Amino acid sequence: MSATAQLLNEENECCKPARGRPRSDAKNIAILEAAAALFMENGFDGTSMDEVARRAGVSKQTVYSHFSGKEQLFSAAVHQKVDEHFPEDAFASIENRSLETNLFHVSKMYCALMVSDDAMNMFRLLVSAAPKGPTLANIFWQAGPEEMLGKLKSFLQVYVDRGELVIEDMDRSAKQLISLLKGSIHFELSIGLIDQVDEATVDEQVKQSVEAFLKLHRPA
Amino acid sequence: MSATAQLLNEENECCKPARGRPRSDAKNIAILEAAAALFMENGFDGTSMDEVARRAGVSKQTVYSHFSGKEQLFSAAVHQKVDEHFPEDAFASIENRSLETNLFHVSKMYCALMVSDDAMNMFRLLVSAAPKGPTLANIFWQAGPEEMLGKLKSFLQVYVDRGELVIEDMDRSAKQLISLLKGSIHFELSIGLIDQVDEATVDEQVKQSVEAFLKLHRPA
DNA sequence: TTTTTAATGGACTGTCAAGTCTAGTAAATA
DNA sequence: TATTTACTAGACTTGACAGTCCATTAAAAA
Repeated sequence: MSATAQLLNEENECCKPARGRPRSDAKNIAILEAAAALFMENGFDGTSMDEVARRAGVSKQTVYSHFSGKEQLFSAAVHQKVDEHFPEDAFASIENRSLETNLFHVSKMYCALMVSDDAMNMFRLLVSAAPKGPTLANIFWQAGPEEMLGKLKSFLQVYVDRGELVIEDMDRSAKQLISLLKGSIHFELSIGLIDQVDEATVDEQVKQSVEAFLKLHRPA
Repeated sequence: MSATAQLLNEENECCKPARGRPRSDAKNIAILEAAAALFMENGFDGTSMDEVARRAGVSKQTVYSHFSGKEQLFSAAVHQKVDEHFPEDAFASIENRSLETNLFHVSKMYCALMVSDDAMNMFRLLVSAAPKGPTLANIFWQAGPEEMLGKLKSFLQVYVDRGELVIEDMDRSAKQLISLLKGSIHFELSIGLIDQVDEATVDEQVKQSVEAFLKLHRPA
């Protein structure tokens, strides 16, 4: 279920003819997209409701008619971004190649996603929203990292079943792989020590991580 | 050289009798400490100059007399915190025990430092300051993580020299160990998914990381 | 057509905070 | 003592922004 639709009409039980003019879905979406973009770019405090209204091409009052306040709008915008980025089943198109090749491929996708502009902006956004409570973090965690972790585990399990990998504690090992993939790149991007990362660096990081992971889990 | 002293008197060449009443060092320090505490707790936007003045027990004008504005105060406060936290030579008191024991010990200190309240607050602070440019990140990086990385490398080198560890690329391996130690804990703390972590969890994380590291680098 | 609700746009309130100004007081040097 | 600078207390200016109000217009249902 789309988080957007969920927030739009809270008492949407079944039948809803309503009396007057209905709320415009297009405007709702426009507001949400404007808000998401601005929040991602400027953070919570750095984004004003007037700005959101202007960018959405909508009056301020309409924003407040669709969303009860800045915090709810923020929450809906995070939903929006998460929904937008994690439906893609990244593990679908695995070719029938060797363990090494596929693991590298999957790891690289993983790493590229983690250090992408969108993911980093989302991360910074969540960090700045952390004082407001764990709700948003939970939404994000479940729709993002946890989902991806599950897929990664399934992927690895295939090779365990084939006897090509030995993994005692799947959860631990999958998390370790992710930690290795993040390396110092994610940290450096987070604090703005570097503001982008070239593909060669990512490739090197991925290669070293996969190398280590295989050394840890290849059957003797 | 203390970063505080460095910022205090910019044209401090040699002789400086000065004419009237000298600026109070005590007040300077009080302002800096108040600012550091408030910034760490509430972030840049969440901290007002009036609040800093009140907490420092000083008038607002005095704050502006010691520091030219909010941003410079912020910068000085980060210096202050970094100086405060990283002079301790954490590797000094290594007893003459086994590799496993010492590695666990050092790793645990490392991990505990990284997930400490102060470090997490500093990290969040730097993330929120990232849009203001890489200057602060650089200051922090050099005084913090890079310093610690160097010490960790020296520690590991001892065991390489003894033949108890095999490490081809010291930089890579040290960074990998740190990544493993961070695990998912640091990430979860960052976004406020969890707001504290008990020692047992840290211990488990450290144990697993050390285990993996040793498996990767023990001589065959 | 009448009713009802959505939407506009702009004015408005209240709040908060950065930074300045001023008049007076305290502490140092000459 | 006279001068110079630090410091205080608080008023003040300026600007930004969340949220509200209102008169008017648009679009849908009855």
